[in-house]
Amino acid sequence: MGINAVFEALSHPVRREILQLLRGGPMSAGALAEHFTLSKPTLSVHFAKLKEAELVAVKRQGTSLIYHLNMSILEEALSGLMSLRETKS
Amino acid sequence: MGINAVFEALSHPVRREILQLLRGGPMSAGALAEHFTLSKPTLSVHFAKLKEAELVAVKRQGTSLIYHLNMSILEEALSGLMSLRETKS
DNA sequence: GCCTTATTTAGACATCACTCTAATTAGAGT
DNA sequence: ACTCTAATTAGAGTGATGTCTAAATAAGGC
Repeated sequence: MGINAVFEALSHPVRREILQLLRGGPMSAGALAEHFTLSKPTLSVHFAKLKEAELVAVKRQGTSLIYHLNMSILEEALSGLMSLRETKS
Repeated sequence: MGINAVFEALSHPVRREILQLLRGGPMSAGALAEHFTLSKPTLSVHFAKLKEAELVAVKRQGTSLIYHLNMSILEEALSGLMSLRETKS
């Protein structure tokens, strides 16, 4: 949990692309899956990791699950990275 | 190579802590290793991944290898993350 | 050249990550 | 209740990652 899961989630290119796609707005699991050649179960695992890291949140709409970005965690990762920058001496 | 290796390298807590330690300035492999309970060979593998991602660079000084941060790649990762932020609509 | 110090490379092993197909759950409509 | 669509969970295979101990490489000093 925490920042660890966030960096872990960001380490896979497919998951970063999922986030990229969600930048434009919320999307269903199926709509997201269409952008990849991977099987839906495989994508589902990637969704789960992004969700575990709280980089995305999900809401059910009828039979569809709609994923959307969780900005605050992205900002957190961002500031985590920024804190790695050298201390200007 | 590229941004992929960078996020991959950042995904392990030990490697992020190595970067954290290097914020204060260059350090030898041995000096870095003292901050961890892991064996030196294990740390050496972590150094190699950071080096492969070009997050750090290394310079020999006598028998010691001195590691230091490579700012430009960190900035690159930072901007990569920033690009994942939602498009302000 | 040999010894010491510093660090990496090699080899082995265990665990974890990614992917697939098949089966299951969940909701909506008839 | 049955069926259709949407998505996840289960199980299995393969390959990558992280860790160790032991051996090898590199530089410096005697």
